[in-house]
Amino acid sequence: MADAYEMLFRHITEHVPLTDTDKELIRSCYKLVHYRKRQYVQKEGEIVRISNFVVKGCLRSYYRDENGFAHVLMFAVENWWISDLDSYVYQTPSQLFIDALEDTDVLQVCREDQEMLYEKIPVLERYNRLIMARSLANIQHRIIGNLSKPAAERYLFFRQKYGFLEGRLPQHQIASYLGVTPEFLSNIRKKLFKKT
Amino acid sequence: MADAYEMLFRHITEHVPLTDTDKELIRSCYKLVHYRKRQYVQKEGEIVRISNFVVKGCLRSYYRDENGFAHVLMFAVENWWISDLDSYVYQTPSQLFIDALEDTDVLQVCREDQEMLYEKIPVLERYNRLIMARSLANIQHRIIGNLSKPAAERYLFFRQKYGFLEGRLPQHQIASYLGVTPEFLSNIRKKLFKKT
DNA sequence: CGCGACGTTGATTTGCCTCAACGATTGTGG
DNA sequence: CCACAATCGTTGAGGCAAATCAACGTCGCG
Repeated sequence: MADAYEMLFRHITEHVPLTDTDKELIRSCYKLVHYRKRQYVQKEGEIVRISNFVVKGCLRSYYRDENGFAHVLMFAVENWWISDLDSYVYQTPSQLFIDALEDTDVLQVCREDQEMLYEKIPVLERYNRLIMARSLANIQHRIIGNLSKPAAERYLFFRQKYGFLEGRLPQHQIASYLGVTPEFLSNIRKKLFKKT
Repeated sequence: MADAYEMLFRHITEHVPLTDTDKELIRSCYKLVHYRKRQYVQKEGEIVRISNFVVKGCLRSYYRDENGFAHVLMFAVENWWISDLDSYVYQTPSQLFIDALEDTDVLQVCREDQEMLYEKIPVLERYNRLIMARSLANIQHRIIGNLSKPAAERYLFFRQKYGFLEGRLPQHQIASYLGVTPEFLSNIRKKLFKKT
């Protein structure tokens, strides 16, 4: 299996070029960390200083409401970045939890090192700009769906876009991501697959 | 009143420094365009090549569903950027309309010029990265609200964050942004302000 | 084995929508 | 300057999508 750092380099170089010395510098700033299933990567209230790049496994970020119910903001599997950007950017206490849905390996970099990397390796600015533009485009779709589509359509859209995650994720996590109860998603599925 | 380009420069230099020659180059790429109230900036189906920086007035982007109903993705007043990132990034036909809610002045730059500017003025990469990080942080909040809060709370949150837009925007536009019908928002307001 | 996590099903409730009607305000042309 | 049409906000009656609550079956795992 590929080395963790090689996965990161491959992902970056799909967008911008890196020299060998760039890679060495990056390697020295990113730490490989392992999380067991159900383990927390970060909790509500903390001020986020870390970005996570998933090498293997699956993380999720979620908001816990006043009644204790979880609402999934995003999942992150191999080659995805995940953190609480709101807390990371504004350095305010996080409202989100991040935890592991599977045993997971991540590469972590802290804010200060990341800033230093931007200075030393300017193409990383572009890499990050491109990644974020893509994220914004995707999240824009999600907002539109939440505003204008019933749950059944949102579910079909999710399958079409992230179908490879079905079977890997528990169904009630998908329900939470879609903004419905597990019972209702079950109901939707029954109706959808009745006539096939 | 401030010159349009000066507004743009001021916004950029709040994040990164610009030299005078940088400014000249930028000035040569951005065109000042005026839109009358109700005029379209962009329509569904087009492949977006343009970014808009609002100098004066107010634009909105929205999705029109299969029944013809509009769902507001965002508003943009002075010093905001607006475009359809999904179409802009992936160069696919846009699903969004953008139009003017007031008589509006915008500075426009096309993709090719913007790419050229990134090459010639690398700090713009950082500027854009920072702008997008902020957008992502904000939109993340909106998703959380849509998933976990009833409409009344979302409305209060909107007022707290964008209160300065109330009175400037028609109420039914805010309803659309929040994902409820105008009638229901009216209802919410009645209940909220009954006891004050 | 036994317990907790997961999915399903059904009965009831509720947040929000639909549709229709009605003032108030704005603006536009005669 | 008035008449008329849009546009906008409000109110109310009835309806639907999705939530809540509760019970039950299955599976994987310590």
